[in-house]
Amino acid sequence: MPDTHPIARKLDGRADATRRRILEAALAEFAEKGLAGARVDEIAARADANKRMIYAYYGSKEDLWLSVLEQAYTAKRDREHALDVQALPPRDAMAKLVSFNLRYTAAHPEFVALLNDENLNRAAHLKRSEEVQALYTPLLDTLRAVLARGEAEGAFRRGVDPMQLYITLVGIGHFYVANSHTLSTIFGSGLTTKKALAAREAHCVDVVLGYLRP
Amino acid sequence: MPDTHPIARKLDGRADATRRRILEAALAEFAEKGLAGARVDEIAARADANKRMIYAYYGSKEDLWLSVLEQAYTAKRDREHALDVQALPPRDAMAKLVSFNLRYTAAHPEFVALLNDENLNRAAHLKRSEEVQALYTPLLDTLRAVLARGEAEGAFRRGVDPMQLYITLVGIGHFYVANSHTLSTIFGSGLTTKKALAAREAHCVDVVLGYLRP
Amino acid sequence: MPDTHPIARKLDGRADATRRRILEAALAEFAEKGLAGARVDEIAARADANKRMIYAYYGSKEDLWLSVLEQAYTAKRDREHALDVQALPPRDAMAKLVSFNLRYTAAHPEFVALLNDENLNRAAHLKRSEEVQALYTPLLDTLRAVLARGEAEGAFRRGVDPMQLYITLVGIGHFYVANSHTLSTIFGSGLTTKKALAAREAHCVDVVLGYLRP
Amino acid sequence: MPDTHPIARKLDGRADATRRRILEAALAEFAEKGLAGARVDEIAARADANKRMIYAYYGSKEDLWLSVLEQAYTAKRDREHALDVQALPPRDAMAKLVSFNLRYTAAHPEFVALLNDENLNRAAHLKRSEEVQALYTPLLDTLRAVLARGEAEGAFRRGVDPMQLYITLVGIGHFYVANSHTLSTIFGSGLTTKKALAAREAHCVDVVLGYLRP
DNA sequence: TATGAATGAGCCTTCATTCAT
DNA sequence: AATGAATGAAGGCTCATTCAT
Repeated sequence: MPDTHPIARKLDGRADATRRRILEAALAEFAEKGLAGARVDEIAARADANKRMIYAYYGSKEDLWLSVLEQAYTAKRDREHALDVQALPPRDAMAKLVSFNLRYTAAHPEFVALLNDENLNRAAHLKRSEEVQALYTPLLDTLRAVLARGEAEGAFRRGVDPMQLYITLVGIGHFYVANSHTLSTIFGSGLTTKKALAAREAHCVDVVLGYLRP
Repeated sequence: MPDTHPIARKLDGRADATRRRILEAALAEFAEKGLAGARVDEIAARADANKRMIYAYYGSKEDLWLSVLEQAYTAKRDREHALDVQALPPRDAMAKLVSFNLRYTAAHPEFVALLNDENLNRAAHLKRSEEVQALYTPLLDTLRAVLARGEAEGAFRRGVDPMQLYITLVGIGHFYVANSHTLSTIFGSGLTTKKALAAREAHCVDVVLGYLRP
Repeated sequence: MPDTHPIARKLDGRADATRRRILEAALAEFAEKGLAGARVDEIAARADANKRMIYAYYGSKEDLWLSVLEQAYTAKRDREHALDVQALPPRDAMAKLVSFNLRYTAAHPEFVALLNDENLNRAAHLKRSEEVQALYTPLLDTLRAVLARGEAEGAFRRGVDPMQLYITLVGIGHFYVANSHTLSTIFGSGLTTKKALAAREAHCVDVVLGYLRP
Repeated sequence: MPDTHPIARKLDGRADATRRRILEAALAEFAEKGLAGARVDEIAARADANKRMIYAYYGSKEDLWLSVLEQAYTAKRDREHALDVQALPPRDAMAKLVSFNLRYTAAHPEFVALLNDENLNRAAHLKRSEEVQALYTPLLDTLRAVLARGEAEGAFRRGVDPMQLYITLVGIGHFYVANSHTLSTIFGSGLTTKKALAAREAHCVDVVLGYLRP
């Protein structure tokens, strides 16, 4: 939809491309080293951009961190929303939510890393975000609806708190992925192979559906 | 000069006290700021010790980190072992394990912080530890025995993998505590009040026992 | 293409306006922050001009500084010349010069700031200016003539060096204004109120005329 | 007076020496380039000290600036106080104050430079100093006493404001020295030769004593 | 003429680590 | 065993200046 002036488009395009490259580079660097360990120089190098541009576009390292965080949250929620679990029978819906969360977490270790570091900092940055805070209300509504349908059908037990359940279904996957390195050290095996992940997925679905039985 | 000589002992005593103060100070500092964010100066100040002593006793900041980590793991495993769940009926044993893990995690956010940061670094330090790696074999044995007893009694379903279950029962508590700041931001409520923790504990026990039903 | 061509003139007109806005903005910025402290970005913003224009018109930050300096000197000398003290009786002429200098200095703190900073740099830029160096010869001639008239009338003492006197009459006002902030800190009072300035003016006239008495 | 332990003395001595070298180096660098133009690296190099020490001892570049400023003020006031003008006849006392101020200013261009830059910053740092603010009360008292003696003897005119006079007697010297570079550029001659300074000194004494005549 | 994007050098500050006593 | 002083290598951030359109 080229309704803007061609030159303006080209200029805008270049700036936007730089912004995007910086954001992607920052995501990678932050995920690898954390907020404190990440280096602005390194982000600039990865983005193939001048360091100065980071400050021009994002203000500071911490503001960049928040932008990365917001983008990561939004990306996950978009995907979760696209599952459209409302269209599925309750048990299938629940299984899909569990599976999705484990797979997404496994496929996005950078999201896990960001969350961990942000929690280390007591969510100091996320608290300033207006964007993220509004992201989860619809999700809880969805989960509540699925639980209600399941109860009505007799497929689920009664009295399940949707927030507790959501934290559980995310947590059982997240913890496995987030701590896979220490867990591998302790339990002495590759927990992140495709096979191991499939096994974990099956277990997680089992746990949640097993628990939800009436 | 036998090292049990009274004078040597006295000296050792003073040295040990310094070592211990440093370790405690390091635990606090690392838990608050992470490995990259922690400051050696600050650790020395908290320990009321000279910075040089840290290097004399622990070699480097990273080695100190590993010592702290080992001590944290050992402390938790000691407490977990002292539960003596073997003496309890299977369902009680399992409930106790779940409860303990949640409560311990909630009471020791520094342990959570250490784990998160160590995983961010791909367990680079823990891998060098011989101490910790041997710590968990007996735990898995215990869990396996409880599961077996439960199966034999008809109290538990069959075919449960003890490692998966252990990761799950730790994870549902750990994730809640570790991410309480971001979760509070998102779900907008105090998740770490006494009441909230009791509710979470009940939910976690419910999930595990519900899942284990035959 | 003669440069008086109407179209060229129009273009020049726009360009001149930009040049002028830049010069004014630079004067303000330089006066507030000094040469080293001033920011080219800020000058461009104040001038509502593109930064590139500064370089197109003035070459560099330092060249811009010199242009500002020259303009400030010229402005003051123009006003001083317009006093036309030659037309006054000697004592009135002298009083007027003293008053003018104090008032002008007080009304133009930016001139003071420029001078101070330029002196900090050992007049490195002003030395390159051909414009300014020719500015003061007529002034000294004027002062010399006033002194001669005063001597002849018996109103002034003999043997007064016009340059020394000029430096004195400028200095007693300039120092007061230039150092008003530190002086206020030390002497603990507002030295820049209208009333305080009037008192200083009276004192300065008193000093010069008192000194010049035969 | 070796009443402290020799080792302690040596240690203290080393640290103090470093502190002092930093202060001296900072004075030189600040005087040459101003606060904004001065480079911390350069100060460290001049002091033959590690840059880190500057921050250990003085906190920040701006705090160092204040320390330098305070030391410069104190040094001048100490010298001025040592003149003991109270012991001289009024006209001699006044002449001595004028001479001292001109000579001191000429011999300490760094003091002039500091003052100018501090005024450019609206005395932002000096305002925080408790030390300097108390320095000038005794001076004004002294000047007031000299004026009173002079009036009583019939040597001085009546009604002279001591603060105005002090600012004048300092200003006529200070302005000459502070602006010697631009003045030299304009008036085209070496104003800082020994001979020129002597001539200026005579002029300044003439002006003040001439003004003070009854 | 004018502009938005980009650059590279450099600045203030901090930190883990070592030296000298 | 313990300490205060010192160090060198970055790290986050800024700035005057230039490029491309």
